[in-house]
Amino acid sequence: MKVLLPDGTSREIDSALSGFEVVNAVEIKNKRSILAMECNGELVDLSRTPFGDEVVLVAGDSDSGRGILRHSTAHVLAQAVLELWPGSKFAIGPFIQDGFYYDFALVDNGRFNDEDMERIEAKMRSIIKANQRFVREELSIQEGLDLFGNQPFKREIIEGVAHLDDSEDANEGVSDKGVSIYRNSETFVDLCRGPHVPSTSYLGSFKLMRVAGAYWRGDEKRDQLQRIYGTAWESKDALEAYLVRLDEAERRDHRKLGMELDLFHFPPEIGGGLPVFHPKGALIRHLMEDFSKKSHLLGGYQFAWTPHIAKSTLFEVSGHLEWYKDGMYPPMEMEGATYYPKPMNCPMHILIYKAHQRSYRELPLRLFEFGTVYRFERSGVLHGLARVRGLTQDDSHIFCAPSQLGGELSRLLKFIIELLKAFGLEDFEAELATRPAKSVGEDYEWEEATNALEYALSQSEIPYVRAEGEGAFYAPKIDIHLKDAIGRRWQVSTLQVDLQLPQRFDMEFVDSDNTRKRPYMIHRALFGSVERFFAILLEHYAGALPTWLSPTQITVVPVKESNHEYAESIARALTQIGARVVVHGANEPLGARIRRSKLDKTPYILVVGDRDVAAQTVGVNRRGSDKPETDVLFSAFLDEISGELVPTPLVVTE
RNA sequence: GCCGGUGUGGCGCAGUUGGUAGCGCAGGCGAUUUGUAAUCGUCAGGUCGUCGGUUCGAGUCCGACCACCGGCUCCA
Repeated sequence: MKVLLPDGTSREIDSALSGFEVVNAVEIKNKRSILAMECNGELVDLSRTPFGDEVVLVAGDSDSGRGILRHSTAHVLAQAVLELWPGSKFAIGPFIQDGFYYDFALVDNGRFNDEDMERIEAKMRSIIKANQRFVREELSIQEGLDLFGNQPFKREIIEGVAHLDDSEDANEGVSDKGVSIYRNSETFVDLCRGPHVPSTSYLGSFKLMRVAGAYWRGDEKRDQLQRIYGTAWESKDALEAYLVRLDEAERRDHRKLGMELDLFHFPPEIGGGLPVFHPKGALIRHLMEDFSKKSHLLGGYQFAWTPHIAKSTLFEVSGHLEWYKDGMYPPMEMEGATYYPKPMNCPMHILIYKAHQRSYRELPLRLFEFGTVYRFERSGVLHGLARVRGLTQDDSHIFCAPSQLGGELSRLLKFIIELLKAFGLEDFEAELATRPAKSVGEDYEWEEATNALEYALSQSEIPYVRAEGEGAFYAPKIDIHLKDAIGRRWQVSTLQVDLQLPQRFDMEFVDSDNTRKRPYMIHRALFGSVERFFAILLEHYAGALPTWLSPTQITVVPVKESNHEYAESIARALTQIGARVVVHGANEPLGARIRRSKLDKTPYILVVGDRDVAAQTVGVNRRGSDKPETDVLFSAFLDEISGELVPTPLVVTE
């Protein structure tokens, strides 16, 4: 039998009655690092007899190893809670990215609070110290139902056996053959597919993170359970590294940076989810929008401009009132008509299309607008600039002849990626979201639109996955996700092929054969929303935006008063080549002035003193470097930075 | 919207068992004129998220609401 070790090497052994025997039969430095094994692609407990041709030993520092120890830690969490809160019901406790959770219902609708976390953690540690074995048993469905007689959630999972397509149930240890359970002690048993670590002493590098409400089965009409989140790792060091990673993410939090860098805030006087941009933040927005506008002109778009409110009839025709009334701001009555703040720009762009008769010669017609829309987001979902109630979309609607759809989509995908790259982002992934259960239109229309999107994706270099049923009610869509500097995924761009609105608005164009035809319509936003994209950029760059997006690009710092004149002349020369420059006069010690600029994340700080005045040089402090470069010829510095003050114009290929 | 948490001068925080608020940074003023991440002094600034209640007395206790944070659900 072949045994594959975590270090990638393999050994041959005769036979083994259990995974433990396999581990003992091969040389491994730390035998307790092996948590489980993989036989025929299936993860199983070490206590079981290995099967198949090859046994892969799974260590705690692998992805599947961490999954196992997180899952086992979740079991210990459940055991602790059931001991501390007798009579409570437990639901599911899977491992997730970086950790695990477990859902509970306490007696009399009880709640956990933060102090409870400490008690639970202490109890968990005593369970771990007790070195309880995870003992697997297999039962029939009926035996399972009997065993969990007073655990309604477990019973529901077991009864869910009827529809086995539910993967959640499979995870929890139910199959059509029966159920598997794990006993850690006389008193605690959980329904579970496994595998688990051999015993609780294999665990320990964990931390309970927070408590939250979570709906049973993710359904807000059902019970809300008490969910406890935790994280668990193979070692104290790995746990520590994870906590450091969380700190790093917190350091990059755009809400924090927005305050520190004086970019924006959310005045309670205005209302939740409604940001104001301060001068520096507004300048960054302007730079983003300006670059986007110029790129769109190069890309063959035409600008549009539309109002913020419209009569209810417009949104009746578009279907928004029927589909999204709850998500729209409430109406205003005026002169006998009912007006709504617009939740989307598309109906208004359609009206521009319909302003006169359109010829095939005008297509594709690409209308672009930074359109501010208002959406009534539920209070609990607001999240800094990433989720607001008033947002500005870099919105465009492309109207084309059916025959142009494919070409237009390919062109668009290229345009999106080029634009996002210009902001220093890379590493993209796409999701193709198909028809949801609740939607409008004919199957063949959806099929045609979805196929067009998929074809464009297949022609592009962007990797993609299908997200079945995740489309909008009127259209399938492609969502572009990107990975930021610390590996987090963000959804940004979206593009949708809509065959419904052109019908609803009875749009048409006159084709070359003098017949009237219905145009196709593509909705697309590349930033998604300016606010959200702003947040993503801030977090990606940890506030240190590229020079072209930095509010202040260069600070000139004269060493003393007598160098002031030279500093001003330097600043004038820089301003002339388009730089945003600030001179920080000698009213404070040099170190203090440099520190201020560094905290502001200014890309360049130029220190000028007597030596520089004499030799026409500057001392250059680059952001990110702690060593200044002294006696740099100013003319050389000018040459160097002239290229990065403004973004490189987009190259648009047809 | 639901669950848990938080809410003290612009920002970050301290305020013991209820006895009418402190610190640092930022800001104003004055001095200092500085060669690479915090010069010194001084002044000003808060009805302690809002409203109501308990109390002789509330930042401290109770209730409602608002905002924010972490989740759940949602995200055209």
